[in-house]
Amino acid sequence: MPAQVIVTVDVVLLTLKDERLQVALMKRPQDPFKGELALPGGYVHAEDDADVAAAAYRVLRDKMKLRPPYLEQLGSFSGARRDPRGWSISVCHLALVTPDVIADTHWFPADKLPRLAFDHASLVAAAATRVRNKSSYSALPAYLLPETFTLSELQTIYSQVLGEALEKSSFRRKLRDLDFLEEIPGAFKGGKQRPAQLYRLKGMAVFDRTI
Amino acid sequence: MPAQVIVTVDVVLLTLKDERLQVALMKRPQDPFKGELALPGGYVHAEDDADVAAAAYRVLRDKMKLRPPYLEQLGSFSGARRDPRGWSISVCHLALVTPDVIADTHWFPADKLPRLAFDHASLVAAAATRVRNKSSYSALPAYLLPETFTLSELQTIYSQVLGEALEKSSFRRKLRDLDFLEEIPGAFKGGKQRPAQLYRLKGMAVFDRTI
DNA sequence: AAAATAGTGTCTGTTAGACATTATTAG
DNA sequence: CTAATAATGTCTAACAGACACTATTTT
Repeated sequence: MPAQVIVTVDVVLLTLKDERLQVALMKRPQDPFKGELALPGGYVHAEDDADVAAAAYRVLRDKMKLRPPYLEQLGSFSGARRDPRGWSISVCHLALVTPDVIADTHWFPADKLPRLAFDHASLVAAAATRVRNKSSYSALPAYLLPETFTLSELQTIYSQVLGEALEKSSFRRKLRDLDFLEEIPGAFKGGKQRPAQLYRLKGMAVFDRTI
Repeated sequence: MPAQVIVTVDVVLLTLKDERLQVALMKRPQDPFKGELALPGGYVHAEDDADVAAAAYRVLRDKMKLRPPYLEQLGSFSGARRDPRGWSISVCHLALVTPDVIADTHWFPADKLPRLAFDHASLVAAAATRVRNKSSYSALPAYLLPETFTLSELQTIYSQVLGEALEKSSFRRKLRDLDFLEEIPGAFKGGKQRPAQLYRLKGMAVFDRTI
């Protein structure tokens, strides 16, 4: 039998707030790193969790009181030195939510992090990179919006995630080609001017190029 | 303290043989699944392994007597039912080698697998998908060739991995744009006709779109 | 009508694929 | 010379970015 390994999950919960990607961080209530900022995470519970994704959902439910519309596995971070308690492996997950989910969540800009516990700064960096890459060929950013949205809102989100201006015409052409949106018949969002058609995501809108 | 979790690594070791992706499989010498075919893998050794990638390299060294020129983490597969010994997590890795590494390795077509132990069929499928996706925008297939190769050889490998014919002119244009090859001055591979310039991979030739 | 935003159309420079041509070796 | 493969050049159809234009609402 091999020596004991600590098995945890961590979640990089991201949203778009003030035009930038922001990550949910919590003050650790106990050692190690008591009082420091860290990702929501915890031990895998072999008795309760069907798999590591289920453990990630449980952590978010217990610690953040939410169930994100999008969650995927990012990868595993492991080694002897990342946790003072011993050799550990953290299966890191990436989750996306709208910024209004719970008012009392503490959000921090993913690109200007404070000092974090463990190797959590690396996990956030990896997650932000993944979101940006995947956004260029998928519907991922739509999960940063409510279930229904206008094309203009979606374009704003995309350009904020990608950090570049997008051309309206070619953006819409691309959306039409990729074909992961469906029009909601008769539903419009009336601004102060001409109301805009509302859309929602079709069934499987995020293909995985990785697994 | 949480209940015990079994922590292992598995490696999907792939090569290109007979014009198709093939995976290295071994007969399991002991229970569970004694005698059945499985991926090379094993427990993580907290005492020896710096991280899970190191564990994967160790497994390949011990069980296959090789060190692959390419290895990356694919993802973690977990749950209560995938291993009869209990709740387990396997951090799956993907490795590429030339087909001639060791003669006594048993290769099986990745798309026409025999019955495999555990959930290893899923891991092989995930790895094959990843290789094919990543090949469309990276130098990955070059690791299926020796260190030096001609552009024609590389094109053959790419078209076999991607499963489609490739146009010579645009293939070479793409290689020039992506800029991950370097010409080896004065080195040629003389076929029966005009000899071809030899190339090798530049420094970092595989960018990761995922992590 | 003016203002503002939604949505569509058109033009053009770039590029990927198809194909042709030239280059260099062996026999 | 011919055969065979390497390497480069050219032509064209498709596409993405830039921009203009039309459409629909509020005031």
